[in-house]
Amino acid sequence: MKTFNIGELSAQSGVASHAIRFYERENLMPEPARTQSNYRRYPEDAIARLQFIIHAKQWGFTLDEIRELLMLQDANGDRAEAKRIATKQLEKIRHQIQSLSRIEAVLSETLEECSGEGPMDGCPIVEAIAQKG
Amino acid sequence: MKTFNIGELSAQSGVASHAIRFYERENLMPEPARTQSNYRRYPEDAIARLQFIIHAKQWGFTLDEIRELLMLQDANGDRAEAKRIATKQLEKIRHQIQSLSRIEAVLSETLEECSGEGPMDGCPIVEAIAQKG
DNA sequence: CTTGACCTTAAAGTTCACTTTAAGGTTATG
DNA sequence: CATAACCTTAAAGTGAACTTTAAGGTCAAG
Repeated sequence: MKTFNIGELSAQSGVASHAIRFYERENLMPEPARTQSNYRRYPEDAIARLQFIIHAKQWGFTLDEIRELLMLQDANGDRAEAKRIATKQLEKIRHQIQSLSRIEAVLSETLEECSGEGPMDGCPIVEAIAQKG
Repeated sequence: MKTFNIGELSAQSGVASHAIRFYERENLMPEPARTQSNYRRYPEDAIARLQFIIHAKQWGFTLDEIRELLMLQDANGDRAEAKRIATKQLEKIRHQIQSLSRIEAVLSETLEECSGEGPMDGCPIVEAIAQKG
């Protein structure tokens, strides 16, 4: 089985060494074995774990939520709990989409109204922010 | 003409006194007149200015961008500049909507696949994060 | 004339997710 | 055996947008 120094793990996973140590402090990564000179030595599946963290972050999960998911996995816990966390996340994302869509509609309409010429006085963009915010 | 203490302005605008002083330091609000006892005294239009800030924040503008817009207004500057700022913001919002929509699609699909019963081992949610991130 | 609710400043704390710095010890290469 | 490229720790810094704290001064009511 291959093992890695933190720098090699960093290269393999795309996560900076410092960030890996940070995840360890934050209990997202387990404390790895050490060499006799106290270097961290990681097994191959550390790469997958870091990639799980990266992906979950891309999905908008916070580190707290990711820690929960990882702990559930580690303990082979209850799937219901994972579903609860993910459902909450889906609702959060849907809310964000809705509120961004409303903003997108008003903002794009406003931009069409604004010629982009002349002085600020009476600019539709500014008036829209002042009134429709 | 009515004038306000910072607390009254806070009540009228819904922005905390401390935040108003913070906006002053950050050059979003102009330095107001002072009473002989050094209290800030605000004219009525300070309310509108704070509401402009609140609304612009809701639209996702950063304080830096809001400062730019306010300075343009104050200087009665060029409308083209305001349009540039708002156009950039619209693009940012559209990007956010797109990336959130992609996440929403995969996440809701994944949640349908997960019964929410049984142990974590093999949980479709965790597998989706690990693979499709 | 005291109590409490206001106001003042500067500076430090908050949250999130790291990054940077300081001050070293270790290992691989020529 | 020197030098560069690794590794170690703890602590402080980053940025955004405030909030909180400390240590007061002022004003209106009773």
